[in-house]
Amino acid sequence: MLFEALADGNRRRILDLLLERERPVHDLVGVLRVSQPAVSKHLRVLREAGLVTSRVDAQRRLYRLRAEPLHQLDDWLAPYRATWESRLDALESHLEDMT
Amino acid sequence: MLFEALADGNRRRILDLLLERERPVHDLVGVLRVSQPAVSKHLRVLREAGLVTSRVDAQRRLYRLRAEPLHQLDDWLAPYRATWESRLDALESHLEDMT
DNA sequence: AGGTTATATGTCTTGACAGATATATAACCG
DNA sequence: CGGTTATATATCTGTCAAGACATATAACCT
Repeated sequence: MLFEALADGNRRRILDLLLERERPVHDLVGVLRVSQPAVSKHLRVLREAGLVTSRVDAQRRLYRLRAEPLHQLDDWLAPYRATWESRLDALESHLEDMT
Repeated sequence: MLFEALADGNRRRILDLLLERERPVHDLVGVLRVSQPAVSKHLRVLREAGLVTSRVDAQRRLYRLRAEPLHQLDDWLAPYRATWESRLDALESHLEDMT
């Protein structure tokens, strides 16, 4: 479920926003160009993937990043990282990919 | 396109297989439980994401991993990694996530 | 209580995607 | 050349996901 959760750009955007600080849903709606229900739906996916938690603050729900599941991603990536770290032209390829 | 390419389990499986060594399509078809056209389609997605390259060997096409685009993933992950590395309970959470 | 704000859920539509089958392309072998 | 093998592409189908709109829930405020 992790990779699917990260496949959507709006969801990655949400995570990036939560990286900075905890935020209420309304905040995210303001930034993303989609409806409030759409944001709630994305948050549900992220919650089910364990990537966010929420706490109640009066009428609001404050969402907070939970980065732990990303360990899996890091673990999956590890053997690939090993391949590029072993190559002499790694930096060159990296720069090339960033263009 | 990178995250979308990685969203599918069969495609990640292909990458894992190519991590070991270069392989012809027929090989991948044997391992994955899907039809040859399905594998070709996945390879196309991976190729368009820059994650594989192919070379011709007689009638066969040998596919090889190209890990460079995964740098982007690594870059995206970096700030999140920073958050868990800054936490005392990082190892504990990591182990918990692996269960 | 009634109105407003904040968020979640239900329903529907649309579009994308994964898979299958059928077909096309191309290189090998006899 | 004709047949076989290897791979790609085309077409169709079913499923799923993302979005919108409407509605439900719940806490606040007066």
